[in-house]
Amino acid sequence: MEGTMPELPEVETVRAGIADHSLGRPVRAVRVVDARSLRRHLPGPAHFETALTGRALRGAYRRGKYLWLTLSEADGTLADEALVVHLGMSGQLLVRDEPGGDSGSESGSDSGNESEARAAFDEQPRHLRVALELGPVGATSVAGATGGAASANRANTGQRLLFVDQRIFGGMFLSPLVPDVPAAVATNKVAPGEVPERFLVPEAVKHIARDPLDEFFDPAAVRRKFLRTSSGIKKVLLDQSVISGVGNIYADEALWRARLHYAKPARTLSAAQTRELLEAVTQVLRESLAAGGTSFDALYVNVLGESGYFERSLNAYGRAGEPCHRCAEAGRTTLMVREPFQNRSSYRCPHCQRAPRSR
DNA sequence: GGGGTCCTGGCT
DNA sequence: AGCCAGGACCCC
Repeated sequence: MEGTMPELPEVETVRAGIADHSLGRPVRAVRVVDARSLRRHLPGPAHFETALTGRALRGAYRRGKYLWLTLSEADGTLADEALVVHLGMSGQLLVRDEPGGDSGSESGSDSGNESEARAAFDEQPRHLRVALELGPVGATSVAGATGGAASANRANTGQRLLFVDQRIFGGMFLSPLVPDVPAAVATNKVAPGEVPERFLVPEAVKHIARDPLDEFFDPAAVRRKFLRTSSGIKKVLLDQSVISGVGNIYADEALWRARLHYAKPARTLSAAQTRELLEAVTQVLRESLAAGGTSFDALYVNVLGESGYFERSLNAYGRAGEPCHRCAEAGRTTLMVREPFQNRSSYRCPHCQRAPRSR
């Protein structure tokens, strides 16, 4: 099975990897291989190229499954727009270092290895859609670079940041940064003109709620939204403006853990049920981030965003016809069922997750 | 609450 | 040859 879906944990791994390896690097050139991946960049691919070229990667941020890179102008100031990346369901970001620099302790300048490294660097992966040619760290003045620069030993050579996407549900685009100061700190009066970079968000991402791993995640706000809707709980869990970072797989896992049926109206969840559900979501995401935690370092020359999927121990998703783990624990055999839901699949235990009483 | 659209390739 | 998955966003 090729191409696992990038979920929040994969996107976070990619974010951290770029933060470690690519910040501070100027964009020397942009190669648009397939303009469909820039569908959401309304000014068009040519504008995307020229707008990005000459700016440097500055900071790497994430909200839910959206990733964005802030940019430095040539004079080191923060650019007023950021590069937004969404991996969709088959996207990857691959980072490749240009060979030739002082590669750390490597002494033998074996020309065979050198040309192999060059070939690997030049190889064009299948489904490559956009390539960013990055220069060495600090090749132009990027005095304002924040958030950790690229690892020192590789920082002297160029690098390629490749956007690969088989199904083109993902994409890249530029979006203006707007302030989004969490309510919890808003009272500490952030000066209007001087909003810290971490409280800026691309306009296109502003409607996305903070995810459960975000330090400013607001469970009370989620609860309020639950109470205001008539939708079933799974639909609400998948609504990125209510709570972000939860896809079809983790929704089923969290609902299984919280013993809730996907069609139970969100507003009928008790406060305790809501708390348990949000705890389940948080746990699922956190465990997956830890388990899928193949480090960016191990992967970044090859494949990113493909970590750990098979390792994940799933209790619900994809387990139709298999015994419910919790029922088995209780000495009971209940077979998990698959049901169509919003043109896709829902998996649940018919015993633990009973249908809500119809009204 | 429902449905459609984007897209590819693996499956029947 | 046709179906279908999936995230985000669109419309009614």
